[in-house]
Amino acid sequence: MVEAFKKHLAKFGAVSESEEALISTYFQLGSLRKKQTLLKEGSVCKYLYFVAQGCLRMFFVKDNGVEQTTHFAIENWWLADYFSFLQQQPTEFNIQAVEPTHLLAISYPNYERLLQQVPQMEKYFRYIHQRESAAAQRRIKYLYSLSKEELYHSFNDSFPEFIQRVPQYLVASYLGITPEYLSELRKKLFLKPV
Amino acid sequence: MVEAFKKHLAKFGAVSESEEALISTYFQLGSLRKKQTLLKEGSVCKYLYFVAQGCLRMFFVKDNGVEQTTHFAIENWWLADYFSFLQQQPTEFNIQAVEPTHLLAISYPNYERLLQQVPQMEKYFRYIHQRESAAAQRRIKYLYSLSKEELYHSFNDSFPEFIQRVPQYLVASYLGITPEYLSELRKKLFLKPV
DNA sequence: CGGTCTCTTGACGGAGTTCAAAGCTAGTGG
DNA sequence: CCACTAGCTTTGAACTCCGTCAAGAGACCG
Repeated sequence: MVEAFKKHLAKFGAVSESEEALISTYFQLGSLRKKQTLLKEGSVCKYLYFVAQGCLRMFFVKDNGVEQTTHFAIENWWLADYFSFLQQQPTEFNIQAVEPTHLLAISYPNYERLLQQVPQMEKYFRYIHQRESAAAQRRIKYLYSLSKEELYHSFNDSFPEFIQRVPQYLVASYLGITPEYLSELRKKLFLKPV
Repeated sequence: MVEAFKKHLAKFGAVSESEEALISTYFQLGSLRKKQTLLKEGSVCKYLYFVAQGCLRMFFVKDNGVEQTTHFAIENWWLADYFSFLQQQPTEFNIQAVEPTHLLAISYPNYERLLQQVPQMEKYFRYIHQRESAAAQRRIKYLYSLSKEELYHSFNDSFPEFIQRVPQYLVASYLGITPEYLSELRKKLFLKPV
């Protein structure tokens, strides 16, 4: 089992070595090159993904053809279209590697089995989903309260390293603005630095 | 323990009568009149609320003074500001009854104790939060992909009974539009019915 | 019935999009 | 290691969705 995941598990409660070995049998390892696709709209989201190293993004394609990024996942984050995963129904999302990425994947049947076999994992995933719900609430608050310009500044302030890591058009895609407008905002920021 | 919650619990896995009795000791019952406040911004969200009957809304106040509703909770839904609840830190949200409402409440210490005492509840809340995460993903997709007009139509189509149940200005508040613009959209819809 | 909420109407303005085109940058193959 | 090209970023002008403001018309409750 990948070191990063072991550590993450340990953070949320001790797991014995034998349990660790058992848990690891439920997962698969994977590697992706930059821009490689992990999930394609129309197919079923068969796995829950844990990013050990690298960066994924989830996006959908709008009516006008523009790719709208809804989630990024970097080290120690889980990613999946939960609706598609839980119902095992076709997804409207795509998942793609932003950088070369190493990940763990667990299939839906294995997810269910693992939760049954290792009760400790119920607690782990309760934590994970609880935290996701909390994050989603904040996210929704931001989306409602901030203008696009404020969203950009808040994103800049909250994730300065991340801005370096991904190209601008992906930042624009995540913020829900056009690359043209992002460019305008950057110019403004550059002209009048605080 | 309130009948509605019993049934909801049972849906996610059998619970014996003695467990049921034990579980019920962790909860408090409450009733609210219309417009009565349950959580006030600046205070800590001390409880997780389960709506047995009625309707709650969660909202925050924007810089311009407008109340922005982010969540409604009707029968069988849980509501809380998870960030405030989990960290026991001051919230930026308010929770208020839209209708006369009956609810169950569980405090943070009791929540933790309950999860420890009754492992079955780990599974229950894993389900709950998992479902919330899935719902949040769809919500975010809607917010990014639809214009305000499309948001209104989609809300109308998805929750026709709900539209009857709450006043228009709350619908506008939830959609993130002004009552004036909602009025314009309604007129348009009325003038050219499909 | 009188007053306070709620909903509607219309004029105007601004944040952010669209379209078109040019300038940059980085990866690729020769 | 350089040159070429495709993809990324910037500019600017025209346009649109939706918010703001102001005022009037209903509707509900004491």
